[in-house]
Order: sequence, then C-alpha cells, then structure tokens
Amino acid sequence: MGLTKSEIFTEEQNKIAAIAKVLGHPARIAILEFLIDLKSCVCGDFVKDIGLAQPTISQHLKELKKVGLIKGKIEGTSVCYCIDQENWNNIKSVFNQFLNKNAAEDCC
Amino acid sequence: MGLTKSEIFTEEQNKIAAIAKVLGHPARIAILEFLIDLKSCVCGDFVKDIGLAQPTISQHLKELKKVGLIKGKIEGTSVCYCIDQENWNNIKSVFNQFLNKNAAEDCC
DNA sequence: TCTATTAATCGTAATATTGCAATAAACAAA
DNA sequence: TTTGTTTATTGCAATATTACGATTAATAGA
Repeated sequence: MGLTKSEIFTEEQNKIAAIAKVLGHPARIAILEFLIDLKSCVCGDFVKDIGLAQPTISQHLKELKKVGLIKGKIEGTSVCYCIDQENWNNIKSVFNQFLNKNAAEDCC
Repeated sequence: MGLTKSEIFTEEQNKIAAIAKVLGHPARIAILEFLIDLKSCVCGDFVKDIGLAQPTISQHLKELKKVGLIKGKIEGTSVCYCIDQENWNNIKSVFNQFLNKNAAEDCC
C-alpha cells in the first residue's frame, strides 16, 4: 500500500498538506531563508552554503518551485531563484487561516 | 542514501521542518481540524469520520503527539485527544515568524 | 470471571523520499 | 568550434512513510 489516499480528503486539506510536506525538509527551509535574506540566489551558491551535492540541491529547488514557493529566471548559464511573492502571500494566508482557528474549549 | 543530514542544519531549521513534515499529510490536517472544531475527540470517531483503518489513524495520532501538536487523556477504554494549546501557540509563532520575514526586494 | 469495546503495537507490502555519481544540456567566452 | 561553467536529469541505493490485517493490552460491564 503506502499510497496516500488523497481522494478522501478535501482540496483544502490536500493543499495545506502538500505545502507543509515541501516545507518538511531542513534543506528547503534553509534555501527559503537564504532567498528571504537575499544571501544566495543561484544553485551553485546553495551548494556551497548548505553543503549538499548539486543534484540534491537542484532537486530541492524543483520541489519548492513545484508548489510555487519560488520561481527561477535564467541568467546566462545560471538560474536566479527568488521567492514567488504572490504565491508566498497566498500560502502564508492559507497557513495563518489554519493555524489561527483556535479551539475555544478543551476536553482534556 | 535516503537519510536526511540534520546535522548540517540549524536547530531552528530542523524544528520548522519537523513540524511541517507532520503537517504534511492530509489525514493529520483532517484530525487537527476535527479537534479544533471539537467534532471528534476519540480515535474511533476519527476512523469513522475520515475513513482510514484504525491502526492507520492511531499511527497518525502518534506522530501528531510526538511533535506536541496534540495530547491525549485516557478515559476508560478510549482516549480523548485534544489540541495541546501551549505547544500549538508556540508552533504557531514559530511558523508566523518564518512566514512573515518577507524579502523586501526581488532579483527576478 | 467472561465478554465486549477500544486503542496501541507488530509485521509486512507498497510507495515515496533523500542523496549522490554520472551524464546531459545549455550557454559564455576564447 | 572548443573549452569551461552552471544547472538539470538519470539511475541507483538506502531509508522513510503509508496503510492495513492480525494481535495485544487494558478497561468496562455483565
């Protein structure tokens, strides 16, 4: 088995989970932090800064791009990656909405 | 290899990733939403409401508990689960802090 | 004590993820 | 064109996750 049954969940539940899953690896958090702080921008710099092999970083960048957290612009032989502000804000609000709906009472 | 190199990341990066990883499954999002809305509380109800087998739900509850998102209180033969408010608030602030540090400029 | 109920654990199969060496692709500069 | 630089892709091995049947444990009630 080992196959997530996405069909039994709502679109929203699947969306939150999909984004969270991508955030669920420290290398991808590190990449996002570098991008936010504008410390690094191109794949090669992440390789140096983080210390994982180039194919590994490239793969992590691909997943971040897949859910729209980042976007990339080709500049000669290198690629400049950036936070995708529009999607980032959308994702932020999806998470805030989820995290802020607090249960008033408690049964334990 | 398939083994995350946690040692090359900061404690904070590993923490955010660990929580996000647990949030990275729709069943666990569904469980949290049921708990927030106080719709379900015990394992058996989640099994009915969500539609996954009892051992599967039990496993998801275990992971939610491991990172402190929920806590459980034994009540006779059943267990009442609840959002762990204190940890939930802590986790919320960790995520808010991460999501809100926006990059001012953009290079792409 | 016996039985029913409920949740956790064990064992296992299927699938997914992580990481990297090797290679390919794409472009810049000589 | 050739060489160097940079990123993406492929292929593979190791590990992790997901899901569930079978079983166990623990309590409630007859």
